[in-house]
Amino acid sequence: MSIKKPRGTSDILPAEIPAWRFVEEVCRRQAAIYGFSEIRFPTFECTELFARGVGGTTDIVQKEMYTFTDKDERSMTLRPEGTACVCRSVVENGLYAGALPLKLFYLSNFFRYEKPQAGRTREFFQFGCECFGPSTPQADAEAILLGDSVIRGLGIRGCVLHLNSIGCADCRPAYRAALKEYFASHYDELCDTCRSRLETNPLRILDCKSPVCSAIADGAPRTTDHLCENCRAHYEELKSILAQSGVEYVEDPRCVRGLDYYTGTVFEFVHGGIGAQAALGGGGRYNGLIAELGGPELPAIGFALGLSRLIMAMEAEKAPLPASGEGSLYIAPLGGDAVSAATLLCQQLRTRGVRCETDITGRSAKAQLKYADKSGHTYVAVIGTDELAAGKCELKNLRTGEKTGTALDADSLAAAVK
RNA sequence: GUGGAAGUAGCUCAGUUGGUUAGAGUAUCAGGUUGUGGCCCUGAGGGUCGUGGGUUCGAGUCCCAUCUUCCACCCCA
Repeated sequence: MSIKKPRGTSDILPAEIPAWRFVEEVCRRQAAIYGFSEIRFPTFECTELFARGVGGTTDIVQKEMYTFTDKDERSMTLRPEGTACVCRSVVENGLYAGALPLKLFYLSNFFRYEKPQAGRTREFFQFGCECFGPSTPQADAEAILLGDSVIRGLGIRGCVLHLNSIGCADCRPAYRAALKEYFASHYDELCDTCRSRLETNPLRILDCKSPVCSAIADGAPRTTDHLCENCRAHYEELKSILAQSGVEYVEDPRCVRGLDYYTGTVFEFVHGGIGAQAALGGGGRYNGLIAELGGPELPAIGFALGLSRLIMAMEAEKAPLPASGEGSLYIAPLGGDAVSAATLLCQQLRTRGVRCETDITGRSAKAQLKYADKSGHTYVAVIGTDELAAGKCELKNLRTGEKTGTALDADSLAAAVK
């Protein structure tokens, strides 16, 4: 019986690598352009980091974490998301004492024990950005613009930015109370999960997908009507910066977010062509998290994009990948002396930086030509006793079929292939 | 965690009310052409029919369980 990969994981095969490389390159390039530096953190952390950072009422902490006990009886957890990890590192390494704003990004894999579905796996990859220091709407706008530039840089057009503000520590309690009162008056109609949310996290009832709860939520008090003066002004300013920057958005009072650490601005990049898991990414402000993890009061905003969802959106829109453009050569020797000559020539071309292969199987010319074509080479040179004697060969372009004569030495071939 | 659909060759799939040695296309390899890929022709290799039970004289086919995949709920990137 063969061994299979764990449920909800995926192999990224050679044919898919160009798309992944392209997405990663665009993420890194845009992050650099916006002044973000890369950070890397452990694959597993102390379980308490997520229990405190992500929040005990979230589904992530309650039922989706890969938690295990190590040999010292300490509880460890495979990272289910990045923001808590980055914050821990910022606090532990005192990065907040350096220049502010502190702008960090990561490209990492994360783990959640969920039921696999289109756009959702148990191991997944995110590009995340976090900006620490400023609490200004300009910082929010910068984060959103960075996310938007990555999505657009990939050629994805059909993505809509959903925007909302869920209020700060000052105004959220009052809003929470208003929501609780409203939903309590509809208690008998709510679904079971929403009844329990009423106590734990009434905000989450707002994006319940059940038709009944959804209809009730339509009449619920809106976050944006209950914002304090600071939050309201902040939200208005953010909207005006986005409008000025040419970023289209829709205000979505139902956009709340499932992680406990969010305060104020929240947003999501939603795409219609990738199935039910429609968010390419999302994020928001989390001004209390650094302090919660033992650091100073340090405002922050961040977001993350799902890499496989970005690729799915590109595929749905048939967004093209950039062409490589580098020429390459396959040398097909025909037995005897030609094999050792081809091996030497191949090595000389490789030291000149040319992608080059020759036969290592001993098979026929026909089979070699077939391989050269299928493995993506642009040129092929067949070398037998005639070519060796003459010191010349024909270079065949596998795309066009045209042949050109070339001297049989590494410099000439390298020049011709480039 | 809940629900729906599906698992037969590397891939895409046929397979009759349950009946001999499970097929096709495609891909791979070889030959037709000791020296020029894509088209054509011929041949070869490749299967515990997801797994385990059950019913039966007999199971790819029917029943149960289980695993996996896909889709949705939930949740999130």
